Amino acid sequence: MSSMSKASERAYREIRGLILSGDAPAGSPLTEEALADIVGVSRTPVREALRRLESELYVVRSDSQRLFVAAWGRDDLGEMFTLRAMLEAHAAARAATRITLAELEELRAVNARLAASVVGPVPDIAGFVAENRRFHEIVIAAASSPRLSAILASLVEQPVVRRTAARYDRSELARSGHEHGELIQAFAAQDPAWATAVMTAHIRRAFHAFAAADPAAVPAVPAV
Amino acid sequence: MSSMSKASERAYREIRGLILSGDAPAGSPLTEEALADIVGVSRTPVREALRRLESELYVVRSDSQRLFVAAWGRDDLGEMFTLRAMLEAHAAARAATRITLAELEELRAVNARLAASVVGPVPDIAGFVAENRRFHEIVIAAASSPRLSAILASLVEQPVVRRTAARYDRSELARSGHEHGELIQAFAAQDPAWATAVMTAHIRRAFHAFAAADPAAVPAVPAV
DNA sequence: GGCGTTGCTATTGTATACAAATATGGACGG
DNA sequence: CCGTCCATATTTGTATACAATAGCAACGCC
Repeated sequence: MSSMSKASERAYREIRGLILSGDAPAGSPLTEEALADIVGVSRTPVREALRRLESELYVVRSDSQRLFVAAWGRDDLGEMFTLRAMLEAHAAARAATRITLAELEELRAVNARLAASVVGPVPDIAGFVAENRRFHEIVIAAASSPRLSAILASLVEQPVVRRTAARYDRSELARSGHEHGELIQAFAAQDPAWATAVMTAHIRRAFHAFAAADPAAVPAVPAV
Repeated sequence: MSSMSKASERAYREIRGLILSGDAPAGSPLTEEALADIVGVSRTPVREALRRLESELYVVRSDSQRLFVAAWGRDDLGEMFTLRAMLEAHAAARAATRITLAELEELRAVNARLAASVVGPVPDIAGFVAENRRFHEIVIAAASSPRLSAILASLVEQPVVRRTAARYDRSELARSGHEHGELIQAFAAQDPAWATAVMTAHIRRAFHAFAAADPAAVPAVPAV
């Protein structure tokens, strides 16, 4: 997805990192020059990064043009998962009739590795997250809808996925693998309705696992 | 939505205009400098405009970094309407339980003007389109989901709406008004399921009216 | 003392210069 | 005749300088 060049990409990642790590708390102002100093590039790539972060709602723009770290509340998180469930389910439906044998094989391979990452004495969360991400990427690609891909790219918050996975116990992680397996079956059967249902359940379960483990979520913050 | 400043905004509108009018045909290359000359601003705002147009899929980026006018085919159009139907239906569902009395009143007023614009001897298409746009904007705003708003903003192609409306005969235009009326009833009853169904039908009918009247749509173009 | 006004400062917006990367075209060798 | 490689030109990426605009505080006026 990322088409940005070195400095812009670096600025994007670093600024996003500041926000997600909490170093730049919700509601705090962001100035281009300060960020440029931190990242070590000029304002130009910082501006591009900020526009992207704005379009992904990591930052919001005040009445006139000043940027602040966005405050995501519980509701926002729920809405994000709802949209993801809707759109990824749609992606799964499209994929069901469009996926190639090669992609199907890769899904199986990815899911095998994913399953393997949770059988050891201590689950390999990083491995799980990476394979999980890959799995969903393949499904979205198989849907062959550039528009859908673009929307989902800005919706699938990897950090959220990571936090979610970290809160799964081993049986929940394994269950993700089983759900992926059923999705693969739905694809093999080329059954869009089945794929839709499995994907919807998969994501909504992830949401509730997250919400249950993280009851406080992110509190609201004075409006900007 | 538009937060861009004068020159950037102008560049965005003008370049989009070039694309939608066909002056910049699908597949043709876009260079920043040439566009800067045309618009009469420097490359900097042009770059910002292009990034936005890229995120909205008006332009695509080649293997390395050169931009081309995107080619939307029939499938893309169908997918766009499908996504819109899904997401606006979701917006309607949320709006059903969140809309304020004031917003409801405004919807009624807007829809009254919309209905009025098609009763004369010759339908006022421009007026219809404007009120229709406003109607949908209010619904989306009432949904209170910044994320959904952002996604739909880049999905609701006003030009497509305009072309669609231009192909409606009077009875179809009137029918849009009636569907809006039923949506208002669903809101008044605070019934999300009803609102979902009405909105879905409304948009899918628009799609088929468009597809039926425009059988050729846009042909594919050599991949970039 | 409240409140608008003025001037200063901080921040964003735009233009331009330069650097890096990529395509293009022609000479050369096979 | 075809492909390869190099030189050149075109295009994008980044930095910096400058302009415009918005916030802020001190000051004076009523």
